[in-house]
Amino acid sequence: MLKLSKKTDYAIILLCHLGDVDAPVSAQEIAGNYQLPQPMVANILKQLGAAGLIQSVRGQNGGYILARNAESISLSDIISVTDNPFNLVECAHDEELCKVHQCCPTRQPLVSLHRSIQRFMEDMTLSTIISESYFENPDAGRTHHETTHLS
Amino acid sequence: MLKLSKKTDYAIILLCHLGDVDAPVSAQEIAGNYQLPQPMVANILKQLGAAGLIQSVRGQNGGYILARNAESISLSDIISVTDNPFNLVECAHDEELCKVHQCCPTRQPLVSLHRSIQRFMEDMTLSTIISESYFENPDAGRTHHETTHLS
DNA sequence: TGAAATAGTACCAAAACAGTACTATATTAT
DNA sequence: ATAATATAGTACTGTTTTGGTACTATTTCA
Repeated sequence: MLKLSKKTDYAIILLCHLGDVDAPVSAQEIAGNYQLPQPMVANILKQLGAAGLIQSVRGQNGGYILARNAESISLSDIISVTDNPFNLVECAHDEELCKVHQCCPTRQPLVSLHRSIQRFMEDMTLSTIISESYFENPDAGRTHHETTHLS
Repeated sequence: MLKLSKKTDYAIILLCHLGDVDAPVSAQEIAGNYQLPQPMVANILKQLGAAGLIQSVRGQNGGYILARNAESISLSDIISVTDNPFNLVECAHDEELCKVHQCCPTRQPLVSLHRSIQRFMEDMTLSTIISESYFENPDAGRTHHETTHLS
């Protein structure tokens, strides 16, 4: 349906939080802070850890910290972990077909779209996300639904 | 999973075909031509017809033709029919949350991505798609998997 | 009047998604 | 030591979406 999964959505939130704190933060802490389901958060953090984006600190007072600095983590990196590597059109659908018939006309233009999205996601780093979110939301207590609404 | 549905993928193929022919083309004809499941194709054409992108000609020798010229049909139009209107992040996920807590940090940057994709899809018209596909594939009989690969 | 086409739905199986649960292990505070 | 609090790893499940089919009705042409 051409939308991000909740997992990815959550992952970005989690990483933004980690990018903002120095000490290790636990799954429980984050889940509580953002009202997200704790087991879900824990699982995503495990995945992000396994993928090397964050580092775990086990034991009491443990938690997670960013494994690299926020500049070097891109949206593309995140999505690769939580949503599989991005593929707008799995050209699988005509790998077979192409051999038999004329190539389907979608390929070239959709590849363009794919690349443009891909580039955007690579350029969009965690630090960018964090700073933009701060810009939009300097006051944590206020709501601002009016400002930005999707289609 | 951030990828186009088969329905959309098919729809683009169908429309490209219609954009290339003047006489009405039947569902069966297209399905046969591209080796796509006939009932699927028929259903998509019905949807595209109901949405006003194509016009139907009933009866024997009937079929479909474009309802508008290919310049005025955008990728965004197509996706709206076959994939619902595009929404990268259904900000539903935090409509509630935002009221209670600090706004989640994902909103602003993801809205940027959303808009950039949206614009791309609006600018990408059917005629562009057709001409680009011709550029890549002047000879219908040849394969060229080597040229463009995703991811 | 029969063949070939669309119109409009309703239906179904398989896959993906969102979320939960459980067992094992590590670390720290007491 | 040991209890408490973490992560590690993985398996499971209910719901939704997707991909695809089927059926009945209607229109048009030969």
